[in-house]
Amino acid sequence: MNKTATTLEEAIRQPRFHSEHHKLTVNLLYTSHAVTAWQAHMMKPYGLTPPQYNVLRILRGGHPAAVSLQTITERMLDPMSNAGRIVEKLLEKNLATRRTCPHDRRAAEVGITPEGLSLLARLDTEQAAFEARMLEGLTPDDAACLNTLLDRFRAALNA
Amino acid sequence: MNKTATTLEEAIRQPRFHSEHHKLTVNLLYTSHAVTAWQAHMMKPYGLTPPQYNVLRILRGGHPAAVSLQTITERMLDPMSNAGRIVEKLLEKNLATRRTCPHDRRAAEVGITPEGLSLLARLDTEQAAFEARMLEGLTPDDAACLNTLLDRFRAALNA
DNA sequence: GATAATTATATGTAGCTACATATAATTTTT
DNA sequence: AAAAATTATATGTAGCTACATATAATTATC
Repeated sequence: MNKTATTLEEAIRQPRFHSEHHKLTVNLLYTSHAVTAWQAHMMKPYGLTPPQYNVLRILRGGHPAAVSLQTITERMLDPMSNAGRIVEKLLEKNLATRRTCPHDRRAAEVGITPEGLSLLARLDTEQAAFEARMLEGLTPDDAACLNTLLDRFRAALNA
Repeated sequence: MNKTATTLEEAIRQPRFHSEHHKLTVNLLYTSHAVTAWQAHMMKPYGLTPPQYNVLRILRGGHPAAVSLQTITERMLDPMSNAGRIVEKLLEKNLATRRTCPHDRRAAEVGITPEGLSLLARLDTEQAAFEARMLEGLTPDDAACLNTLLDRFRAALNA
């Protein structure tokens, strides 16, 4: 990673791309890696990984109701990741609770502990600081424009 | 993954985000996962993974000259990935060659085999088909706009 | 009510990322 | 030229993703 590089071409030392569309796929992957790396770095002092943070937020979203693994899977950013194994890590750290659902003994009911809630509260502060920094580089209109274009990009992907 | 979902809100069943900036970080990660999943699916019949494809393209970029592991690392999309281990996989499949550099015996010279070149040629066809489909969803101006905004997003990240 | 189909989760494996640490070759310093 | 610093790569580990397969509980069908 080159911290000072601004354009994609400089960052990965590729002088040109044969189309804006090609550059876009590369740019998207590269930028997303940068975001994940930043998140992981920010969360590390708290002992969380980005997928664990994501699941914890989903648990808080359902709180005080419990959330099944199936529902967690549906709401995760990466639907192929194994929610059960992520939840295990949260259990080890006492950030989540888990029990078999009494009405449907196939299902697991996963909840968030007070420790989980207070950890999230601290991470939210960091996340807000990040968004504030983003605000200086991108206006809300810019962000909205990016969001719309990304939605259309995914639509083209699935077409 | 919900194939029919178009907006991010539907896809991950989150009714709203507290800011466009927050939605943007989530959207970026979600969209990039979708691209990676698509790439992995497309390459699977050829026995390649996305990072292996990325390294193979870097090797072709240097061809006929050999490329050191260090240079590969610099040019990779994900600079933290272990170029040496990716190259090992390519060696096993006879897609790359490798020898110690005679002038600097610390360094490794990695090259691409004819098999690697012809495999890449086939994958390029698939990639082109993908870009053609993208062209119907996004105009070149849209793609250029996205590229510019992503560059500015990364700049804000590093600020 | 027994059989079949479906659903929710669990397990196992290969490959990747992030990161710490190690080793060996080269360059710099003295 | 010997010692120190740097450079290029290797190795080991924890956690994640993708995917195939397994198991157990529930629901549907007959």
